[in-house]
Amino acid sequence: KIATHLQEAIGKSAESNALGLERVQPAGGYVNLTFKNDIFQARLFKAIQDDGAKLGYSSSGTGKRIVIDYSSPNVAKPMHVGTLRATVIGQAIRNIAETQGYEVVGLNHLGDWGVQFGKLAWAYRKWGHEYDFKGAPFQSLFDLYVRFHDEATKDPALDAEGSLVFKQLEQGDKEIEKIWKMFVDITLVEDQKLWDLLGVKHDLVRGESFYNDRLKSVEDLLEKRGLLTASEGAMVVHLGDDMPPCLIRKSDGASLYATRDLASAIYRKNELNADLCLYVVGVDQTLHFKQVFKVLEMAGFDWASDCHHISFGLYRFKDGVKMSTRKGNVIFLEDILKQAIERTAEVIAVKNPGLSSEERAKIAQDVGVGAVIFGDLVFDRVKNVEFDWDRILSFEGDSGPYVQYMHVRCQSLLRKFGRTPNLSSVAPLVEKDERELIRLLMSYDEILEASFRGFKPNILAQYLLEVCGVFSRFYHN
RNA sequence: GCACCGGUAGCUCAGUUGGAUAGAGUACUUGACUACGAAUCAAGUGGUCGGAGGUUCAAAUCCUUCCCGGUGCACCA
Repeated sequence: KIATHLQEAIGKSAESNALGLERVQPAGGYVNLTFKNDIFQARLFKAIQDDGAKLGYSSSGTGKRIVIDYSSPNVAKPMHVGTLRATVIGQAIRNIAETQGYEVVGLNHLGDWGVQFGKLAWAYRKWGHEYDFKGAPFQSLFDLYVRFHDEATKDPALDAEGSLVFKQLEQGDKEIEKIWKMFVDITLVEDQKLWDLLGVKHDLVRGESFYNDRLKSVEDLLEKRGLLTASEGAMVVHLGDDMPPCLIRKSDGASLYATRDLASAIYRKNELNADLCLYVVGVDQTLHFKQVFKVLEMAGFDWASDCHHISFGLYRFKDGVKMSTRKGNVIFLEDILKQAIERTAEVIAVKNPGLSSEERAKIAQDVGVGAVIFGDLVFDRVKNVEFDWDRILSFEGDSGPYVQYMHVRCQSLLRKFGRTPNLSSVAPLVEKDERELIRLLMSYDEILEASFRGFKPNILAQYLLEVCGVFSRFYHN
């Protein structure tokens, strides 16, 4: 029934675009859906489930499956340098895991639920017409977000209005839900631009709202296991002396961050069939994940030990100030990438003035973005990163452009050679540099494995720098 | 206060899970573009691996303790 319905929808191009669907294939008792992109999956899947169908995320792989969570920031908030780390490190671990035979599901645990969306919806209905939501939807959304917070500091009554609208949203008010969905879509379209630029790809968007109707069963389960206790009006799980209790339900009855993450973990295990769950989230969330994993363990899930918090250090300014969207001292990812590309274009204009403007733009993008990504991956992820334009945009020495430069040199050599090298007739290795280079190249598999084992992309990045250095010596001698 | 994470060259950082004389980049000093592309290479200066004990044939790495920095510690996510 669903397949027929979807196939009809796909026939009408307008509707097909809205669904993001490319193909519908009934297969026995199942229906295979192929999507053009991830954006609309979550919503459509939800609709299908409401229709009573069971949903599985499957593929043809035979290896073990890892679900990696590397999320974008909240709806209506622009990506900043901090979110750069989660996505870039997550994508790198994903790529490395795939070399180890794992099948990977990249998950975007989008922050799409909470009182702030009531506030935003309220602001949209009040001031929305003053903004250009058609021409610059995301900018308008963010401006609205900032404006609401400004006005709310002057008039605290607005916060109450926002909370009221959120309550209506929670109760299923269709009109507000429509506005909320629009916010989500606007944000995902905006985020997608930067993911494309960074080469970051998610398989599924599972926002916090996805778990709304699963929270009750989490509570029931904890209740059944006898873990839930009332404390100061709230419901908590006590975890022992070395950790504060984990809050499951607020005294006003609302659920919390941890409740959602519990539901999410169970979903990843049971429905996405994860053998390993990785959460690529900042180090400031360490206690939270320790608590969530502990609750899972106490609830009798032996797979709790397969859940890992892949923490990373935070960006901070030179004076040690932490970045914060609210305080406005934050640097947007878009600006960093833009600056990196611009600076690269300037370097190219000086070093290689003969290039056409298209070639220059292409190379500036590859090199500029590569520099930012490599700069983020080359150091141990647990360390804090001091934000410094000069460091991030430095293209000399141990950097992404250095690795790219050496790659280009190799390609150039092969091109000039003009033939496919005969790998079966290997000349004796006499030079010291030759032997060292070959030895190093032969340790590649070992390095990949070590990099995966510690979930440390920097092991691979450091190795690449070493290979480039040794190759360069060999190449010049 | 308690817990967790960091401290390695002037600066930014590696050090593959205990192994040989602790390594890169950057900065500074010098040299190499008429021969495979100088976003490069070569050479030099620069270290009591935060301090002190301990385990070991062997410690930047493990243990104890102290100092400094960061993060977190119940109804935000």
